[in-house]
Amino acid sequence: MGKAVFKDFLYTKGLKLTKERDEILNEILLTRGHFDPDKLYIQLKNKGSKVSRASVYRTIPLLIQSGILEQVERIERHAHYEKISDNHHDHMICTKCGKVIEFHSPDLETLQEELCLKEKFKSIRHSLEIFGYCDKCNN
Amino acid sequence: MGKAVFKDFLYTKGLKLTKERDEILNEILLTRGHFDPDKLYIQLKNKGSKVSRASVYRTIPLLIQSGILEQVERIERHAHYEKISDNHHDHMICTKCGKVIEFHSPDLETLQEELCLKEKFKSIRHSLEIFGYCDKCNN
DNA sequence: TAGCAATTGAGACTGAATCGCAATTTGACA
DNA sequence: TGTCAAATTGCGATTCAGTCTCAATTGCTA
Repeated sequence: MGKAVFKDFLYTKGLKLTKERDEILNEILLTRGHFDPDKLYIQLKNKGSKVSRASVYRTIPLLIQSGILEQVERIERHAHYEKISDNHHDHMICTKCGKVIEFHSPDLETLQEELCLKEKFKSIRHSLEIFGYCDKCNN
Repeated sequence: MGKAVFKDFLYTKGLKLTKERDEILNEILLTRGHFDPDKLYIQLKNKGSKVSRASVYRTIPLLIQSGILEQVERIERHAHYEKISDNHHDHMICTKCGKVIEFHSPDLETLQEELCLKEKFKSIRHSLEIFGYCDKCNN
């Protein structure tokens, strides 16, 4: 389970397993579903932990690197905008060179609508980003 | 084109078409592709405009409401995390109450893979977020 | 158990975005 | 065309999430 993985990760990177990191991981293992760093910090505080906000923020990237956490939705900060046109599209983003491929698939849109219907969800807009490697970078 | 739409929108809302709003819209109509509010503000400054940053930030929501702009992807500033599990899922996010519905569709995944293949894109992970209203909030 | 690199907490700092408010501008109406 | 309330502006202060600095502390290896 998570703890051994993290310990291994730290070891191979020459990093240390401090009690702060341990507390943070424990708390994360206890929580179910999404969380954000600040809430996590408050939770720890309330339980009497002495870990600092900085440590929480510093530990999260390590947990991601070690494969225990993943990043989910992003908060709407530092927004980008675009003029509305009739060509909605989604994005494939190369994590190596940053290339952005715009694509559009009516089938995909239809399928999404069906899924929303099933969940009784009234969809307004969506954002699909596929991360990976573009043709050039994938070799 | 955009200007008339915006004027109409302002009129029906009892809002005023100020020269600042006009300048901002003009600049947006000139720019191609994505932009962010701060860059837009700098652009205007450089052209000798006197509009304030606040006005730029205040005008953008109006342009969105009037259907001229849309918000596109957000830059990597993550606020939410999740433990990695073997059940990948996507999200429907209610923009009213914040509820998050997790869902998974193998068809969707397959379709995405096909699209990537077509673009010669090696997909690693993806993030699909559908924004709208949940059952409760949609009435 | 000594030594030193890694880590910590506190608080200053950052950058995007928002807010409060006095001064200014708009536009409907006379 | 002038008046005037309501809307809007710019400024600077503020918020908010997240990052950084640095002296003090701690984990780990020998």
